[in-house]
Amino acid sequence: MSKSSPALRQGRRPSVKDVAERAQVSLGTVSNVLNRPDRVSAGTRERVERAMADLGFVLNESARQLRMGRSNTFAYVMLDATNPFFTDVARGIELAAEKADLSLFLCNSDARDAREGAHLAHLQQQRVDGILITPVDPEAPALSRITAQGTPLVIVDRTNATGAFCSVTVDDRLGGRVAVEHLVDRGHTRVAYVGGPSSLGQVRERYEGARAAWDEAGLAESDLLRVETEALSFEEGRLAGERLAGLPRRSRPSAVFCANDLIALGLLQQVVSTGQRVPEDLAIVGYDDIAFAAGAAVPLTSVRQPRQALGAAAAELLIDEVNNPEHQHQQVEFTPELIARVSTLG
Amino acid sequence: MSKSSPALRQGRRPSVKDVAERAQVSLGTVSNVLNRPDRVSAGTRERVERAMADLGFVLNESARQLRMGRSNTFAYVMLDATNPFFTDVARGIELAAEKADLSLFLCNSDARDAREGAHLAHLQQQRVDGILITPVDPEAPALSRITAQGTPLVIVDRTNATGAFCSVTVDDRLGGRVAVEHLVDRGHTRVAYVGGPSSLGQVRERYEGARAAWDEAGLAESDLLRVETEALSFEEGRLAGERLAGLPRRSRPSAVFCANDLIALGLLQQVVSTGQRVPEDLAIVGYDDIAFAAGAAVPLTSVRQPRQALGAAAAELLIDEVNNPEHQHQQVEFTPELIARVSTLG
DNA sequence: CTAGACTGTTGAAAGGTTTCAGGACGTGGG
DNA sequence: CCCACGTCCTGAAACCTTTCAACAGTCTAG
Repeated sequence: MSKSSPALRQGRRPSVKDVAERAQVSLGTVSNVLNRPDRVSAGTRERVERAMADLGFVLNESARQLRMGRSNTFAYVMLDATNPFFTDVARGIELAAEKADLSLFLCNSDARDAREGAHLAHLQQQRVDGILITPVDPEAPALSRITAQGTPLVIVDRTNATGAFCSVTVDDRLGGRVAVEHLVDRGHTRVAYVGGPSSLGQVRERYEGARAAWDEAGLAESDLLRVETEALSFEEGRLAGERLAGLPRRSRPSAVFCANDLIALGLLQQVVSTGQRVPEDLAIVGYDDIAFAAGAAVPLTSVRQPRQALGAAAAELLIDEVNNPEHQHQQVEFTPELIARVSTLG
Repeated sequence: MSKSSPALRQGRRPSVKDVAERAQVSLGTVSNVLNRPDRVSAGTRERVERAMADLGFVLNESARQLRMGRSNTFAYVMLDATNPFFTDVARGIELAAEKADLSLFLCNSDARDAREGAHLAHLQQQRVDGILITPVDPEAPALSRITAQGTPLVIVDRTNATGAFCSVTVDDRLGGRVAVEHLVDRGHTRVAYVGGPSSLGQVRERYEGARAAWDEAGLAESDLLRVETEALSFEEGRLAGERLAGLPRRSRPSAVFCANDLIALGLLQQVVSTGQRVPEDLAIVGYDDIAFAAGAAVPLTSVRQPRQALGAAAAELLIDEVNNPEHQHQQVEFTPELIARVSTLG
């Protein structure tokens, strides 16, 4: 400690320079210890490492990024962090990112355009290497602007008609189809589709699949009702339940197919709490098969989506896009699967 | 376009320098447009803004941070992103951060030490202004190392005995107490506490509260059972249900108090699926009052924690710690509230 | 008409890292 | 004994932004 280090002012955090000074080596050597330790002799390396420890040195990632031009970080902008579907997708992304030694930041757009935009701008400024996003609107020009400015972006659980991005989806039309085929098989001839807003592609496509199956079964067009909700939430499901209960008895459906599990669970709760029996009075099919579906008031029949696989596949597409100069955009589509439980089987 | 800009090499992203060149002003002026637009004349400002738009300029946050020494970013390291309790807390943090014009990054430690450590190291290197964390172990020396190296840190939903950090918690002892008082009021004289691992402070404290209420009610010590689980998960709840079912009939409790809702829901499902009635055969109290508690097989009595308020309070403590030089560490404690539903009322 | 104030702009320095051309030194072969 | 080579290490340049002292020009008051 006889050699004082005047450069080490009070408030500042130690930098490589301070480490170099203390270890009596040059800046470059410290950097080598950090990045190519094999090129440094054992003794020197040890001295430098001790200096780092003594000083409590923490590498400044901003400076590194500035110099390197890349951050080894991905980000996933979730549509709704409180929806288990998306947290499972995030988990799949996270595991894939971890395997590739990438950090992952999670952001939540809360289904708000403004919030999504703010996150995207910030991530771009942070120079993340790539962005995964479940966008509020997959056709929004803001997305192509991101890639145009050099940040690769893959769309998760949605797709963009232009094919300008990689995307991973689950075949929603097929999901709607299997749900309704199941209900038709069980003998239902009057069914409601509950979901919204129909500005969401999935809400529309699940309906289209449902409609196709319905028509193919030769059932009356008007016997497949449509109940529009304002969001895909538990609360909206409850409200939808009340609306169904308000229908004249004979026009009431014997089964509902919900655009997601949250709606189904909300509706289920409303239905059960008013003393109706599921599935005797009303059969219910959900969508997503979140963990709570199996544990619900009545275990819920649901269309399962491979959530983690979806996330992992998205991450891998992004990794390819970042690293492989010959990358071609791909639209990967997974297949959903009906999990039949008590809510339709009785 | 007659004036070509040779500095604008192909692969590079435009920098302020390129913008300056194109707008025929100096670097400093571009920066002023960005940060103090009022000091720039309207004409110049417009020219610069047009140049930015033309070039697709995106500010390099790394460089800014390097220069400024701060990032205007907080991060929340969640213990388990798939647990709705934490996503609600995150939401509270997020709203508070948004109000203070701070960005928020979410990380998920997945209750793994190694993952938590990796996230913390990375965040420190990113020079986030502050970290919120629900740690795997609130006494881990890694946490004090973070603050020692200059990044303020507040502990969420846990507390550290040394008082070296700000923390926000909910009074778990009280929560355990009200849960058991409720069961005692309903006439139960043999109750099981289900939760674990007891290395978790909350699992212990909820038990202590339960125990205190039990003893004060003058009930036999041995009639408050303890069923230890390996985690606070749905699956563990189901397993606990099987263990209870395996007990000889007369030593079986008439009610259980679960350390969280996931356990309670898992247990509930197991119980219901084996044909027992809730609450007639077994009453159940959960903890957290997550959204699904109300919608469960039998609407679940649960101890509600003010989740968003918890997050918001944590964020505010951190904001104070970052901005206020006279900041004093505080341990804020919220009060839980029993929400009685069918699972105990019948 | 001038001193002073104000407005708008400039240019260089600083911030912490990585990279890279090259320097110092030691070793082995001719 | 010299050259070539290998091993370690050095020092400066570059990455992009913000800040700030200084400057030029314009306006105002005396």
